Amino acid sequence: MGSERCPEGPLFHGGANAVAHSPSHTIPIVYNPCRLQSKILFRLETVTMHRWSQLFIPTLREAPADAEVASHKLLVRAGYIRQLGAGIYSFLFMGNRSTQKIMGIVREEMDKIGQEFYLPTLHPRDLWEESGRWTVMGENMFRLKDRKGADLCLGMTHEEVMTDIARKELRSYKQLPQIWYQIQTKFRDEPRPKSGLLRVRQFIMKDAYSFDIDAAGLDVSYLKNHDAYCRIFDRCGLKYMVIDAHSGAMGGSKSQEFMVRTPAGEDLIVSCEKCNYAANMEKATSKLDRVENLKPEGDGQPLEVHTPGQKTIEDVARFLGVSTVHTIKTLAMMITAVEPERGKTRIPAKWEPGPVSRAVVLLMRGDHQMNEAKLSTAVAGKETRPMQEEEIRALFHSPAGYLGPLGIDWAKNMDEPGKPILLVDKALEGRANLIGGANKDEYHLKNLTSGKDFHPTAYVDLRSVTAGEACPSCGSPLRIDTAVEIGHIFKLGYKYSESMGARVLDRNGKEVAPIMGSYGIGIERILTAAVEQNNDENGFWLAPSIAPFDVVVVSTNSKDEAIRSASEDVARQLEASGYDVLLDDRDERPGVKFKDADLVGIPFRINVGNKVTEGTVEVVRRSTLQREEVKISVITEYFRGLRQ
RNA sequence: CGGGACGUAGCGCAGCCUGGUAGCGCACUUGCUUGGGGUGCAAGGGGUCGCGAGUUCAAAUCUCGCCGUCCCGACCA
Repeated sequence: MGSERCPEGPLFHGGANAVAHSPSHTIPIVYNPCRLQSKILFRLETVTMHRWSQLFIPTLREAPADAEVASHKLLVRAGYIRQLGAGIYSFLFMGNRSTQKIMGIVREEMDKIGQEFYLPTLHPRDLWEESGRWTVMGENMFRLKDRKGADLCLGMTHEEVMTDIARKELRSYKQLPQIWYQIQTKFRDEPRPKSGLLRVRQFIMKDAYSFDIDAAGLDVSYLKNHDAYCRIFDRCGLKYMVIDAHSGAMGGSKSQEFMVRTPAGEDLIVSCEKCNYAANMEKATSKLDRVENLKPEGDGQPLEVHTPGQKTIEDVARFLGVSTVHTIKTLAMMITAVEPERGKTRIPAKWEPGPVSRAVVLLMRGDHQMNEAKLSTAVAGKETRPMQEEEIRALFHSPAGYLGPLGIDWAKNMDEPGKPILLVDKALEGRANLIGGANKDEYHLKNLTSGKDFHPTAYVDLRSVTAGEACPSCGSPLRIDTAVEIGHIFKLGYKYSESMGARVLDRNGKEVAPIMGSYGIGIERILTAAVEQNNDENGFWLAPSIAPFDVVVVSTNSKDEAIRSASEDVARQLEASGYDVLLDDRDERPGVKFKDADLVGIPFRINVGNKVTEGTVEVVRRSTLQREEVKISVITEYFRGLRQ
């Protein structure tokens, strides 16, 4: 994992097969041939070739003002998409061709490991009540009522529907394993749609679900999906990474994300410069440099020092003339009793003693940042919030800025009820003579040693790594990048089969719940990520496998008969050889055509110009702008050569 | 949901402060011109100025309300 796949894989994957999908090829023939009569011939003559002059490819010189990220600007400028509302986009001819090709690749690879279904997007409420997610999904779920007043929702994901099929149909271990998938629209009412196609409210997802008799079976299904994903993204020409992901509140099962590095990304990923290590920020760890402890002062017992006005840990360290690595940062949090499964319940703003809330105090090294996802894991997915000053005073008899671990009766373990929990970050394990709060206004303590002066409920990893720290597996520097998630594979375990009552008989005749996995790919995100990865100020370029066309043939002068007919000839030859060809036959100046050709994502361009008198055209590779003169007579052989 | 900004022709923008005939560039139509990196000239078409109230003789412009979109944050199975 972690290593980026080379995008220069085989060219022209799927390009040829996609010809058959082209709508304009087939419509005039399929529809009512007897009524079209001689017009069919005319249509066939003019439409079988994709002529720019007759297509709708509305390119723009300028991007819409509200587009921020490169892919958004360029996909709109290239005439792929138009916005309908916040996070809602229409795909026009070019955009649709590209996503259809992506779906073709996904389908081919998924068919090798599973079976395609097509599930409804309109779901009855009851189904989601069973899994508990009618409430959990909160406002992210689009909800509606039918004419009888019954509640329905638009599917955000399809675990429930798939599990419903499984529980009704699967009876025996002999029917397992199963991998079922579909390519279908998902609806999610995002709080803030943004960045063009990167965060939208309606999108196409390939989602797959596996059912196995046991964990070993799940391992196999999971790996099959993992490998299929690699093939899919390789074929789409993406440079991507597979990273370990935070498995969230659902349990400790394995989960990996397929990520594409881009400044437009919303996720932070940590990866090693040298080895394969890669993880997302919520999961990443690092090796820390060894720190020499301070010498104990006095008799080595905790020692009060007056630190007037020094509230932040940086202030205190500076005031005492030590590095922040010798200090303890104390964070007081409140666990609310609300399970994340219960969803968006408002967390009480005020201190409510009793079983509703529970205090958790975190100790971090002074220069470290707390990672909320790691905290969430540490407290078993329960929601937390910072404690209020009054709460700290009421519970610990300490002013907020001077809280420290001494003199408080901490819980011995996570399950001990009532008492506050003390979680100490692993970076402080074994450290001695640290400086921390004294629970007293304007005083700190020296000589604090964890395990001696105070006893943590647990040592846990709570720290966010920072760039440049040492890789946990090889010690080389780590880097941090933003990235877009294009796929996610997940060992679900028994969550849905248990809650929804899917059961099969195992080979001993015993009733058991099948173990599940779920696997998602964002179709439009593949296109978006590809554009993010391959663009310049003039436009973008896609791999031939996912580009709307393999090649655009530019007739540089449509008034010149030799050039015009030569461009027709070149286009026809290539099309006959199975390439998707766009012939730019518009009566435009060459400059206009070149600009458009560079903009719209087609990987190759053929300029048909004055050299046709010598039987030669110019082939331009969009990614590098490399040019090569090629004899018309060998043009198909030339392109065939590029497949290698 | 908190903070900020914007809404005038398909796209990009000016006009608003200081109320009085709705403008510019690109795109579009027609004609000529040009023909290897968004050619030049000329003549045209296109706008309920986001919606609704209010103030005024008069509102794109001032006031209030609503709607929409974008950005930052919260959130993100």
